[in-house]
Amino acid sequence: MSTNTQFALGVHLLTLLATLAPESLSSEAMAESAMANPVQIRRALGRFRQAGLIASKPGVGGGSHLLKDPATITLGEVWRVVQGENHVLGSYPGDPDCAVGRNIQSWVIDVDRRARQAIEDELERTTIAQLVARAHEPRLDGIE
Amino acid sequence: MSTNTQFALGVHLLTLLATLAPESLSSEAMAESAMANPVQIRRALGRFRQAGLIASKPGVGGGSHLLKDPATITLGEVWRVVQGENHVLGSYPGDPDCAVGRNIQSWVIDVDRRARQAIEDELERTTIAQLVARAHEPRLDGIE
DNA sequence: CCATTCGTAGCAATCACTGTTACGAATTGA
DNA sequence: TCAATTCGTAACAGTGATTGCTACGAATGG
Repeated sequence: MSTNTQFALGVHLLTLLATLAPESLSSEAMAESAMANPVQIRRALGRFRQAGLIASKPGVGGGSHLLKDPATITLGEVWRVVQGENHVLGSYPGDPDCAVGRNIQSWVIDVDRRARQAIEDELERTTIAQLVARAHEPRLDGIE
Repeated sequence: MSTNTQFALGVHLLTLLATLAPESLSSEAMAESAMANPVQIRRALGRFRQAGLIASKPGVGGGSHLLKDPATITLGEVWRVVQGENHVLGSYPGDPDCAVGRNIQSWVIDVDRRARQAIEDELERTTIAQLVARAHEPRLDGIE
């Protein structure tokens, strides 16, 4: 199972909000910045709102704003929100009747849990604040 | 991007072959064991053949067999074969015009590389031979 | 009361993965 | 040489997840 564009989109949005904090930003403006449509933006924001990272306000001058210090928001947290309960290494369609299949499945689940932990540990090492700081020293060389 | 059932299926197949080594096994038999159809099995085997892990032989009494000692095949290697060039954390549809987007994309790619390395390091710690050994001491308790 | 913005539902479009059939190629054995 | 078996791969439909878009009700502020 996969994250598709959700992780990168989430990082983008939170970095935007962190840059403008404590100002609010409308989903319309974020959609333009992220080259996506406002509904997808709101869907993504919904997860982060539910996770307590942001708050939103309707009406004139409304929008979303961060609830936490960007220095305390790690990419691991973003990833957890986006990943949910999805398996990192994919699922297994094996049948419960076959003893071999059941064993393999059991071990794959175990390995999956360790892989998830390994990813989280790595992503915990970067914060949104770091990305904000580095966004102001653009890499001249493009990717890589 | 994701691995779906490919990783678990690959582990299943290699464990099967390791158990029967140095005998060969037909894709038909593997399909029955893995509860999948033979074509999907052959598609999966194709990747491992290309990676030099197995060899296949057509004709009567044909099938596939391992080329390496199961003790030297790590789950990290299986995962690399299955994962290919796919991103671990998903892709990013950002536009190359936006400076912010380009920066985020660059950093996400960087983080993705580190996450991939973290997964590989974790999966390197388990070998097919270990799974074979443990398959003979079935867990009585099902999953978890 | 009205304009703005959010939240969410609903629906079509796209994409990846899966399941199946089909056909040619290679190997074995009679 | 011929038949049977098995592989490798192409082609196509079916399924499920993600995405793009429109629409509508709800909340806020002027």
